[in-house]
Amino acid sequence: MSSLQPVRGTHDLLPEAMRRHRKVVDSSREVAALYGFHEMATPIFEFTEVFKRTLGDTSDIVTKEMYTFAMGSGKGSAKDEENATITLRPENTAGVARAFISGGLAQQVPLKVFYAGPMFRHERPQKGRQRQFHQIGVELIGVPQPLADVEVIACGAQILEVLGLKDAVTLELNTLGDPDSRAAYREALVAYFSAHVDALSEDSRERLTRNPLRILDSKDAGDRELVAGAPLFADYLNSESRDFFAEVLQGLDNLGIAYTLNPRLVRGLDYYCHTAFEFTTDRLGAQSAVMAGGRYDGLIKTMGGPQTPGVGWASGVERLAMLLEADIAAPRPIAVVPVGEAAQATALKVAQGLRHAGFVVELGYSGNLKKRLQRANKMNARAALLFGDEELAADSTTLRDLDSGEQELVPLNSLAERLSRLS
RNA sequence: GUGGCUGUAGCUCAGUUGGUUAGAGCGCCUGGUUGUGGUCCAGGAGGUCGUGGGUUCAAAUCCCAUCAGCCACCCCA
Repeated sequence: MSSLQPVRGTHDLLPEAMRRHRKVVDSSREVAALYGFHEMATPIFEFTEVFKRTLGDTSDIVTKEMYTFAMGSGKGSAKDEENATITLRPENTAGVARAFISGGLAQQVPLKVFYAGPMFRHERPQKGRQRQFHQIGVELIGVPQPLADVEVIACGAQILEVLGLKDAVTLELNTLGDPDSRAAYREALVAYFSAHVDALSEDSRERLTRNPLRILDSKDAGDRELVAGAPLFADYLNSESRDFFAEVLQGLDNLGIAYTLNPRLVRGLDYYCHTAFEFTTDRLGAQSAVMAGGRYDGLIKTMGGPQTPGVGWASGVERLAMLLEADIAAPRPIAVVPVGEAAQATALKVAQGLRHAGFVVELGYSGNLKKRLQRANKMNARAALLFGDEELAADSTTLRDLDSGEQELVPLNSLAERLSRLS
């Protein structure tokens, strides 16, 4: 291994990739703001307990994907804190919930937040799956009504639409019911699959004890045959759960948001209930989910806070960025080009003045006129401003339109106005 | 974590049954213009053949290990 390679599963965001990344994040932030979500940030690491308690001890994330470190300085401090372990956040809902409790935000419900930032999971990398990746997400905390689910989903749908991905994704929906319904269904499933345990795949036998709902989502052919005859969740939903889901669907219908019901859509994380949804795509191989979330009414109480309902989603920035059609163009600068020593000072001052006027200006650092124009061309400059003896004497600059090749002498006092007329 | 495929120049890739100084296109640099970019022409630089071992007179080529990427599973954004 070369120490000059990035750590496995991490990657640099070079300027071109960063522009795509920024487009995803900036567009999402703007749309989320339209729905009244306020951006906040939590630390990228938390006490390990924060994730263990909320994600469930049996989830894959907790059992094998967390980056956990000893927090102590190694100097044998006796303080409890020094003996604790900390974990790089594998997702951000737990962090927001923790902040909600420790920051006394319970006074401010409904709380609507947007976040964006890096997450860390120790998984085997693939395309669209890194060990450090980035998520955007929203959380709407404190609203028990299904209207909250509708707005959260609508916000996500609008973000995807703004990014031009409406046709690339499908909204899949399911309900996990309230805790009573879920428990009853789980019991029925375990009973059913236990009776057919010999026919189950090895993975699914494991799921039977850890997370039986997951069997419904199995890709194993034999499992699928069994699943076809398995009890249906719909038969175990109590009326409250059924009504709740119906209202969510009604809200989406009302907004004209298309969805597909997927009774096999389940959640890996324990804290979800009622609405579960995923925006999926068929363009990213096995990494089909680009935005996923649901309702988590039990999460905050589980963490030790007051009973507070919540609903939200998270979305993978790299996955969305990969789906963007075209490259994002960098802004086209104006190139300021001094010809000869005498023009240096003037060129620098004009460049600075234009920047204060809001123009993107590049000042070549060295080279003759030809060299500098070559560089201006390479950076896709819209125009070049030439400063030589003639121009200095006339208190003007030669404006060269680099698209048309046409030149004109422009007095400095009307330069900004002239440049603003360039297309 | 499991199984499979791949790794040659900055990028995309050739490289014959193991056989001299490992090639192409694009990109990069210089010149064709001491105040004019792109196109064109001429020339040039750039490679520990992922890394480390092994087999052989000889390894980019065969073998082993390792690292990384990709694909599928697991799981997930």
